[in-house]
Amino acid sequence: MTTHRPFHHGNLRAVLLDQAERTLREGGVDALSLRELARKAGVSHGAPRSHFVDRQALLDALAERGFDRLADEVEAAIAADGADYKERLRAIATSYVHFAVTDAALLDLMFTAKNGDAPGLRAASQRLFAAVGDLIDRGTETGELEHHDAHRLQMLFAAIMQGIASLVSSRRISAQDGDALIDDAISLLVREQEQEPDDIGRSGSGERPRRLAD
Amino acid sequence: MTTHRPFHHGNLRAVLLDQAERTLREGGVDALSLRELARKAGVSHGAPRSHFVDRQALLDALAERGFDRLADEVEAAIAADGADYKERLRAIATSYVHFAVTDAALLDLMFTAKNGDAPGLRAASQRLFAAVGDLIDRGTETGELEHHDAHRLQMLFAAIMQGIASLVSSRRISAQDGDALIDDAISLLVREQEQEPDDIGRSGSGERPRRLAD
DNA sequence: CCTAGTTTCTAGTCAATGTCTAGTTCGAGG
DNA sequence: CCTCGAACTAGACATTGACTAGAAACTAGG
Repeated sequence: MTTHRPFHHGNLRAVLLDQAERTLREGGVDALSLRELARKAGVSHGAPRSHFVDRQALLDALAERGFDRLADEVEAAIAADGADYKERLRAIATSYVHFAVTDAALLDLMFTAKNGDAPGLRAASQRLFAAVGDLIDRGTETGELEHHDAHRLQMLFAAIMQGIASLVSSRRISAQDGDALIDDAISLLVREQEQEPDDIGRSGSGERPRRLAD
Repeated sequence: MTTHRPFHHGNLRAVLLDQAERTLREGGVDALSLRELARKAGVSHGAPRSHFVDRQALLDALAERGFDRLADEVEAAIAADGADYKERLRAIATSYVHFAVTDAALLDLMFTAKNGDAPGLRAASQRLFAAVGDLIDRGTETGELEHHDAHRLQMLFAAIMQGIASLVSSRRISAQDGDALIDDAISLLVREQEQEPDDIGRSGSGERPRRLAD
């Protein structure tokens, strides 16, 4: 067995991040300590510094990872076929809120006021919002969504998800209330399709939305 | 001048909180240190402990204060007369987002995952949501809002505000985008009143909502 | 007025942490 | 083989949160 500690860990950065994610989930941000992580990884207390200049750099990396993971889930939910548009929206929102429940502290980290400086973090978050935005765009193009302004609709949807996630994450409302709110929000946004079949094909041109204010 | 330090500060708790709020606004949560606050207040490093058992207790107190202040603003916006319902909603949402911009770190503190335990904090936050809820209720009663479920509409509105505030606070979207989103959201929620005058009086009974999906 | 009790504050101490520096080990490329 | 840089060790330092014992000041009851 090569159980002897090699000088070079070789995998330290990933190990630290994995452990940090677990600690974050169990004990919150305050439970995160570079030295403690080093101890658990079996390296000296200064070792993490080779991979994270700062404690903040670790937190940024965790947030970036969070965005990546969430973006993955959202993209998967979008790609899932065999589901109608409304179901797909609900799938996104649900995975979003689920993420907020199981990784509340991480979500806090992702949307805390003090970051936004790290370049990688911005990129990762933009990937998430781009994915959401694409689905919204697809909806406006097929006429399933009202569109006064596609970009603003993207932001509105993102804001609603983030809001529900935030309230659930801070335990201001329960998880099932969160689910109910998702349904309400989607019902509010998605044009009801009790219209005649040919009415669907008719949309897509730049007509005036039907039920949204101006 | 009674400039001599009395042994008893007499006002320490309030002074600490004020200074903490300022520090929070300028440097974020990480800049908050009990010892530093004590120094600035001219007391010994152990003095704050008489008023806050914990650093977390200070953060909780700050969050509670934040909820109180925000609730005050919201209640004021509601009480303002001479404004129609839609304007009043917009006033609330705007003060909410404004709060998120000027006190981003404080908002984080208010909606972080790890609190919710402190009793005073819960009470203060419930005061805020009660205020918002009242206005929503008023809207459903006069028929200006669709109402499948008043309580869920309250939560939905709260979630939307919180979501916009969160995105603005984390600088994911700009402040003017936030304003635009407020308008969009309100337009989405408020029933357009291009209906005939007598149509307004007709609402209020338990009729089926018109444009919301069941 | 005086005195006992309680709150507020002081001062000293301790372990833990983030950060810095100098030096060591390892691996890859010339 | 040699050199150079990245990864890691080990020691140090200042700062912080938390705990303790005790002094100072306010409060209330006699």
